[in-house]
Amino acid sequence: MVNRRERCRERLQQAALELFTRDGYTETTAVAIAERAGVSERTFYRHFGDKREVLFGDGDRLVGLLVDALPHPPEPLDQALRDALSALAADMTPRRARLAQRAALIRAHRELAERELLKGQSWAEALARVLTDRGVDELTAAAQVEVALALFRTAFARWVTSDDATDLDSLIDQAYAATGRPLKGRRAPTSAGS
Amino acid sequence: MVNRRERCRERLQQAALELFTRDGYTETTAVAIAERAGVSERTFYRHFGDKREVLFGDGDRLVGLLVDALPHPPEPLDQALRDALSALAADMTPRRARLAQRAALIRAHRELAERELLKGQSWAEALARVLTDRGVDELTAAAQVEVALALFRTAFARWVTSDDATDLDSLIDQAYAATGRPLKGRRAPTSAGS
DNA sequence: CAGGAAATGTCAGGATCTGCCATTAGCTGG
DNA sequence: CCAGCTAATGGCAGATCCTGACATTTCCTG
Repeated sequence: MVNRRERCRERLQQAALELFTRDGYTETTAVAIAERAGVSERTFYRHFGDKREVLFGDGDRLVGLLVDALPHPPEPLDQALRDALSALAADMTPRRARLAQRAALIRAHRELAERELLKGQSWAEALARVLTDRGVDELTAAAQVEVALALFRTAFARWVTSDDATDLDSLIDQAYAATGRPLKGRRAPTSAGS
Repeated sequence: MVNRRERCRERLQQAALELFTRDGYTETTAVAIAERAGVSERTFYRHFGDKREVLFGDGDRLVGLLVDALPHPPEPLDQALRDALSALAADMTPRRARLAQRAALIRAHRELAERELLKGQSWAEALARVLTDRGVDELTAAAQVEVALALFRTAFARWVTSDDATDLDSLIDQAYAATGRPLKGRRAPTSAGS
């Protein structure tokens, strides 16, 4: 048993996603989520600052994954970011069903869309900070990160809404191609090698 | 008397800004705002969907202003957007003090920052829609609008935080210049003509 | 001035979120 | 195996947010 706290967190996240999908976000109360996870409402709010946050709990992990996937040194910068996106795509791929559920909820609820935007901004800031720490010019880092994340969001949106499960990394390629600056992803050698 | 409803709205906005600034956003209750405006809490929520919205009530007007300021036809597109930003700047200039207060509040409160991001997105969508309606390619419109608004935000942030009241339109010029694609604003002939 | 529509007031109530203290689970040293 | 410590949770009260339903007032119009 790794961690009681962590297991509780995950049970709450799972319960929330199920109830949100089944009954709708607004209709699902924090009490109901806690009940399904077998804990008290108070515990729910100890794990998640508010009701929305239960859908965004993975954010920190994914930012860390992006940062870890940045090559040293980050040059050329655009390719470095593209590689990090590949790592992110690889992590997300086996969780497509759940991510699609989550994305549908976010699209349907303004308060969730707000939170998503805020998270996106914090991702961009975190990434840009890491790059500047590694010697990249501040403005360059901010601009390149913005572009990379914008393209990822485009690809991600298509990925979770399309019927056929097209490879996410390929969709990112397509998004880059649409900008006139094609950059192919370089999958990390750890995962699928073909 | 133009409109009872409108006067009530403005009184609520004014009261909210004062109380938020004096006591803090979190500490100010909807009841307190309504009381200071001389209406009931219920009326507050009839005018503004939630407590945050009282700070964003002008948004629709400003989008309309942007749209109206777009030249016909919008060519060259980048200059058209730049001109619209000038019109926006002209509208904001006499209200700098209030806008600075508001900006400080938004910076300090995450829930307000969230709403600001959402509004920014809706602005971009609205502008892009107008442009595509006028024949601009969809992707081009979206990209150019994003860039223009991003530069405006940069300039606006500097405007409301700087001690000296540098001209907003000039700050927009500087932001454009920093991108390597300088575009000067063209003030509408209605206002200051120098 | 009567009538109607729009705006507001009043009230009840559910939901969100927080503070406070009691209780329990899980680990650690003896 | 147990005493004791800490982290996590439970339980509860309460403030605030927000909504629905219905009554009342204000304003415009004929």
